[in-house]
Amino acid sequence: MADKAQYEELKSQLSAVGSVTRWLMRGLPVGLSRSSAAVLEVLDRHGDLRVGELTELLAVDASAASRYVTQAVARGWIERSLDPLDRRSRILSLTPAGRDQLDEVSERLTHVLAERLWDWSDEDVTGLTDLMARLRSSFDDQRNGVW
Amino acid sequence: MADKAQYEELKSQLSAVGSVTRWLMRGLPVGLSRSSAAVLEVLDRHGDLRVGELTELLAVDASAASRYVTQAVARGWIERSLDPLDRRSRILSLTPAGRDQLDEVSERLTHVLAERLWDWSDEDVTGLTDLMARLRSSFDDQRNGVW
DNA sequence: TATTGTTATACTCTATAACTATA
DNA sequence: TATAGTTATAGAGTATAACAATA
Repeated sequence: MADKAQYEELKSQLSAVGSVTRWLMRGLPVGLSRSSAAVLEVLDRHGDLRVGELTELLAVDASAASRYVTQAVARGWIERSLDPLDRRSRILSLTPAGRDQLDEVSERLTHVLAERLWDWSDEDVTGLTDLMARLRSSFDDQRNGVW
Repeated sequence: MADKAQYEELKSQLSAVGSVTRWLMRGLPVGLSRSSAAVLEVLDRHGDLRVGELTELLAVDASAASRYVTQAVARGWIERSLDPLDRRSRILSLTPAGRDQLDEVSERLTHVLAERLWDWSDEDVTGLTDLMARLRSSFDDQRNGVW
């Protein structure tokens, strides 16, 4: 287990990553908001989802997730259909238009990442990716309540 | 150099880290906004700064940085004095009250990180921290313009 | 003229609370 | 009663553009 100074440093670098993300998001095509991009990406990654699952995955309030969904539906990027098993629930799925939009953004983002990280080794890219995934999963359980 | 699929995965995990950060920030003490917390942290880390430097470090628009500063000054957490060398410029520095506030938040954040990452090895915590720092620095140069 | 910083404005993001419909 | 989701509202975050002061 690491010591306090290491956690301080980790916390600080989490902010730094936020700066990178913020910068990346500035390049989204006009008309595509950050939230819609996030919804499309999560749906692509996890397949069809209920609103509650999307809420969990985005780690936002349910009301926020609901509004993101409404926006993405209005743009024609996702479809919101009734869940036959539980009529309170909705099933969200990517439309072809949504997939096109996502593909375009992915293409651009991947390109800029490749450009910026040209001097990174394979191992470092993978290492960072894996550790970030593990970080997320360390926060996945019992994430509710005040800390 | 990594291949496209690896960058896609990296991009996806950047979002996941955003979820973690969002969750962490929800625990800030009432009255302390995310932006103020960021300003205090950067000032602590880098020492006295000019507004332009803060803007760079936070990777936000200058107008946003200016407003964050105004808020933190209003709370008594930072001081905004004139730069004797260039009277257009301002020097920002932490006040004792600002340092107290930061210490309290750091304490809490460090604690929750330690709790969540109890099963991480020293090496993994350090590895993630270093790679995130390197990611940030890979975006530091020529960060302007559209990508 | 260019640079540093601020203000005005508009839009997006986020959480809380109140609500509807279904279980 | 509890749960899934939506809507209303208010506050925080962000970018663009116009501006003032200084270099």
